[in-house]
Amino acid sequence: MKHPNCPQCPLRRSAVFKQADKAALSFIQKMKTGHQRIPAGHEVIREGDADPRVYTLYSGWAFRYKTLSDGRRQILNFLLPGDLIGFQAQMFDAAPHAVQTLTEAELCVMSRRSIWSLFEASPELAFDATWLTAHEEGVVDDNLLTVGRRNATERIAALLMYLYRRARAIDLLERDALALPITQAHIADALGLSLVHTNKSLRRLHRLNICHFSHGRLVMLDPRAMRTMADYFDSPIAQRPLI
Amino acid sequence: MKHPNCPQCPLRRSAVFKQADKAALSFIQKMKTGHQRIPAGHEVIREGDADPRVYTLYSGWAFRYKTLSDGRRQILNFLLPGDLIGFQAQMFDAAPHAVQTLTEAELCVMSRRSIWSLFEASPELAFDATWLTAHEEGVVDDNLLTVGRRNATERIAALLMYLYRRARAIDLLERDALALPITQAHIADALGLSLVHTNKSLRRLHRLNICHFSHGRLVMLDPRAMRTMADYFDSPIAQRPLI
DNA sequence: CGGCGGCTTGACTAAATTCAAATACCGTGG
DNA sequence: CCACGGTATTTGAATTTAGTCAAGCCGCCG
Repeated sequence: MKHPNCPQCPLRRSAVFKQADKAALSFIQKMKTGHQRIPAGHEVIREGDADPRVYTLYSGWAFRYKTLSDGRRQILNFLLPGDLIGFQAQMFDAAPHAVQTLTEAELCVMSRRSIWSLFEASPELAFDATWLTAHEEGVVDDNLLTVGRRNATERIAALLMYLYRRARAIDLLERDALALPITQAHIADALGLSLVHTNKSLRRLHRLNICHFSHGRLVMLDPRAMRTMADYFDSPIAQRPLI
Repeated sequence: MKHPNCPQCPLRRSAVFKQADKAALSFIQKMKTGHQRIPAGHEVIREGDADPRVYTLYSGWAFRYKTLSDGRRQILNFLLPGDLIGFQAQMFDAAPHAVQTLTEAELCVMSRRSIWSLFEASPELAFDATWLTAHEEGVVDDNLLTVGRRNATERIAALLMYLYRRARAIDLLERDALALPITQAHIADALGLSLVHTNKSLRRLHRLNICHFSHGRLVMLDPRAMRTMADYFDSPIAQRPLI
């Protein structure tokens, strides 16, 4: 597939992404070796993969997850356009988690050695990559707080709030609704809940006119109640680097 | 307090830590601006602290945590000698989590701008710092899997197994026992359980002759059963950088 | 000795899971 | 257009797990 033109990348038009200077852009361009289209529901990285590639999600949704040997699955985080995929994995012997697409997705593929060259050639970009790693860690910290200390309804409110804000930041809203390409099973697996209980809690949020999610559409009916319910702190979404 | 001598640091004698070359060592030495001793049970970093410092834990135990506004606390991870403290926080506006000591602890204090200088001056050390960040993220991923998808006994087994292995890696065992400076309340807060239920599960593990933890002493009675119970994967502990 | 923090236990309650079954939605092929 | 099959959602009931409340105990320190 044709190489994308990084300096012209439409993602960069979004205000969430930090401006990159000429040098950085040309370096990023050099790191990219291809562009890949993956259908919905496919694995981008398998748990345990040796030497997996590094990608940037260009379009579509995906998620990171881990499984226990008896099949129980825990979703660690959801991935949206602009997210780096497989960067942590590249630093170790094998991928510590799997990544699967939720929708058809386009990926920018990085050359295998680009990680190291990043550190050698560009302190700024190395810093950016580290920033993204630290940021991802922060998100998982938040999720751990959610799963460990919030009850079912609070968990759902916190997760939906988070996804809503992330999607809004990259202009993925249509009016007041959001097309969330996930099922209730994904919500359950992200929050450490059973599918049935997830459904019941979701219905409760709907009954209370707080939010409505079904068939992949999320509508925030009462954002304020949502925030209260989730004990959600509005850390202003920082500008993030795009590599 | 007297500056420590990094090249002679006794921590570096442990086989878990990667060899650092002369240049790296001297740079690390330059970054260190002091050495600090903190009593047990004190906060090193408070949630929300603006511009917190970066430290390396030199001796003692600590833990990272977050709280909800009504006081519910979630421990994110435990910190042992060699761990970086506050590195992620330094990259953002404010510390996203707090850090508290479990024992008296000694900290190597880094100069405030050292993070950035690291990236500028030494690709190797920058890579190491990123590696540590990515590694920490991996641990939180594991914890999220534990809290989200394991039941109470499995959670406890997984946590104790993890702490045991970490402590062993830096030669903190005394015979087959480990001095774990935590209370059952810490275990509960790390695993998203109530104190009472934690106690009951711990007693069950003891009754089954799998492990025994009380008064800060952990004895592994049946490591194999422990592993099975926790569905624990023995990823060989990699050599890690020490900054 | 008294007090305090941490551990232990039992009884009760609440939350979440499991099981089971019905219903709605969506794309395919007749 | 409708029937069909598969996936996703919804609901109720029974069960299990974990949380809450309350009290007693243990060990240590002043």
